[in-house]
Amino acid sequence: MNAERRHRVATQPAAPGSEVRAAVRRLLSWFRREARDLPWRQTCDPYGIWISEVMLQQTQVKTVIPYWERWMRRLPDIRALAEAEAEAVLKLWEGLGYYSRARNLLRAAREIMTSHDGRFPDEFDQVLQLPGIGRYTAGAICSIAFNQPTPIVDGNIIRVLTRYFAVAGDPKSRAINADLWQRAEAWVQAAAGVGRSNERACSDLNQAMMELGATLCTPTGPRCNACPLRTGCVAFRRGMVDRFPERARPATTISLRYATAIVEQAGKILVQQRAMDAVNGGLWEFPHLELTVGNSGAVEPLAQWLRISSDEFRAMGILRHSITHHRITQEIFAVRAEKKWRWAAENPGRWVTRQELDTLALTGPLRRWVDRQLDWRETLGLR
DNA sequence: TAGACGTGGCA
DNA sequence: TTGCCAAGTCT
Repeated sequence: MNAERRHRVATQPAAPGSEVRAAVRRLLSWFRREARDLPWRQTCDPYGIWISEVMLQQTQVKTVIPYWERWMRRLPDIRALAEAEAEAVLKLWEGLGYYSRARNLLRAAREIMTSHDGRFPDEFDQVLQLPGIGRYTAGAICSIAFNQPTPIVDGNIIRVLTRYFAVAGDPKSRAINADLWQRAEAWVQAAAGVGRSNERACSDLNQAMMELGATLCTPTGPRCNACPLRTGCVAFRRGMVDRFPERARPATTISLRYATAIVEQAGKILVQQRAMDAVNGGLWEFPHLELTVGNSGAVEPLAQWLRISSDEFRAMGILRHSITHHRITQEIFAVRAEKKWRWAAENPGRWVTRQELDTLALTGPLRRWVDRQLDWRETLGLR
C-alpha cells in the first residue's frame, strides 16, 4: 500500500467496501499459503471442476477424492460421460448417496453434446440451466474454472460470513440468505478488483472462503487464533463465535421398519431395480415389505406377502442405517423358492448369481452388508 | 416452499 | 449411541 493511499484511509471515513477489500487480500494471501492440495485443484478443465462440485454437494472432501479420481479415469471428458450407460454411471457413484446427482450428470452431459456442441458453457445462465446445477454449483464452476466474479454461498461460507458480520437469524431463511448472497458477491467483486496481482483471484477467493470454513472456521472448535480474518470478525471480537450461524429446529426423526427377503432359486437370487424417478432410482435391491414399527414379528407378514411358508425363512441379521431424519431397521431373511413359485412371475425382477450381484449398483449400507456375506451357499444353508 | 434426498465422520 | 454436519438441488 503506498503512502497516499494509507493517508486517505487514515483521514477519511472508510470508503464502502474498503474493509472487505482488506479482508479479501488477507484471505487470498492465506489461501496461497495454506490451500490443501486437492486433486481437482490441479485442473482448470470445467468438466473436472463440474464433477468435483457435484460430488462435493453435501459430501465431505475426504469421501469424494477416491470417487473423483476413479470417475476421471473412467469418464475423462464430457463425451465419454454422455456416451456412458446409466447403469455404469450409477455404479461409479455407488456409495456416494444422493443418486439423482449421478442421473443428472448424465442428462447434463448429453445436453451439452446436443445443445452446446460438446463444449461446457461458460455463461452463468447457461450453466444454471443444466440439470443438477443450481445457483451454488453454477457460481462455483464459473468462478473456479473461468475466474468469473460469480458469488457462491455454501455451508462453509454461511458459517464464515455469519460469524464475520455477526448475522443473526436462520441463515436459510429467505431474507437472511439473500443478504448472505449479497455479501458473498461483494467479496468476490472485491477479489476481481485485485485481479492485476492474481490472475485467478475470483477462483481463489471463493475457494478460500470454503477452505476457511472447512479447516479453521469449523462448526465446533474453530481455530480463531490462526484465522486471517480474526481482526475484522465481529463474532470473534464479541467472543460470540459459537453463536453463529443460528440453527433451525431439527426435523423430528421418523422410524421405519422393513422385512427384506433374499430369495434363492437354483443358485440365483432375486433382485429388483427401483424406478429411475424414485428414491434411489435405478439402484437394485431385494424384495422388501414395510412393517409397522413395534415388536410384532417380521416373518409372518413377509411370508404372507411372498406366499411362502414362514417355516422356510432363516433370519440373516438386522441392517440399521439412517437417511436424513429417517431411522431405518431392515430385518433380513433368506428363503428358497420352488420352481413353481408364482410371485416372481407377477413381480418384475431379475435372477442373478452372486458374481452378477457385484456388478449391480446398490445403496451403500446394502452393498456393505452384501459384501460381508462371503459365500451365498453357506449363508443360505445350502451345500 | 418446506421437505426429500445418502452417506460418512466426528464429538 | 445419538445427533449434527458436509463444496445443494429439485419439486
